[in-house]
Amino acid sequence: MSELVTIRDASMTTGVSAKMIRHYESIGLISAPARTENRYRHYSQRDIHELGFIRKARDLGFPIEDIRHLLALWRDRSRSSAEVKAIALRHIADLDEKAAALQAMSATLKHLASNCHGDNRPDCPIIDALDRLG
Amino acid sequence: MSELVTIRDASMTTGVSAKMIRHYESIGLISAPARTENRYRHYSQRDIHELGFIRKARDLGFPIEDIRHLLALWRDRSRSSAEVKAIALRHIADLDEKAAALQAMSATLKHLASNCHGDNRPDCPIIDALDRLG
DNA sequence: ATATGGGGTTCCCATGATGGGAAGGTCAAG
DNA sequence: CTTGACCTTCCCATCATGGGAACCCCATAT
Repeated sequence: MSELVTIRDASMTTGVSAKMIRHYESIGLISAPARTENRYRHYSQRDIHELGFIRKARDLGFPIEDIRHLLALWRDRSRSSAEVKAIALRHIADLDEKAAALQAMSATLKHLASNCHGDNRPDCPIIDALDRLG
Repeated sequence: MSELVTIRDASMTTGVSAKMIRHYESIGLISAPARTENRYRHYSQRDIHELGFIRKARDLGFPIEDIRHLLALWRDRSRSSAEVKAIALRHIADLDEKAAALQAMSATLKHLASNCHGDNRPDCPIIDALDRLG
């Protein structure tokens, strides 16, 4: 009765590319789905749900290994929220650190660029900074 | 009189790893340095200066292809600062966009984490978000 | 029936910037 | 002559993702 959910269907409903679905299977992030006689993969509602979970975790920037852990906690009804929170907090710190690094670069460049007249003369504080400052 | 500057010396004075110096040469970002009879690379002061330039540009997050362009402008005494500025402004926009994306993730997660009691109970808004929200 | 098109499958290669490490050559000092 | 510290080239790994080849399967249009 329920139509076979192909990898394309799974991809479209979850927003995870077919390429990545196969990849997640190959690295053991998701378990291998059922196959038809033709060796075509088909996905259960549970599979789809799990792919949706992965998609949302990726959208929040979690690395695959974190997601592996989060999936295990998700499946474990006796999990402690403390463990989930710890993963999230570490990730938040990582995101903040990376964002701060990018912003520092941006701020430096903005300062240099604001002092660069940007005309056809060669003088340029940006080039000067790369040239001279250590 | 000037002692031979080996790749290690160049690495130590510029902060670019020997590995990366060879890599930059292999992709044509820097030109091949002189070699001793033993095929050991040795670097001129100009080479060192150029590696320092690359190092600073990398520290500001410029991708290699931008640096290739910046190096060309640097060497060109008749450059227009407008061209340098344009590269910098594009890069600033890129940095800002990436930083904003990371901050958005962080903000979402901070919100979820702040509502997560983080004890030994399983209930957790972080998991709920990954589970349910689309 | 058969051609066409659009799925599926596996496998290899590429990205960007960087590092690890193997296998082998060279050189100075003990 | 060995030891150790360099150098050389070459291959492989990271992280998440996509491109594309070569091939199989099936439904529909001619």
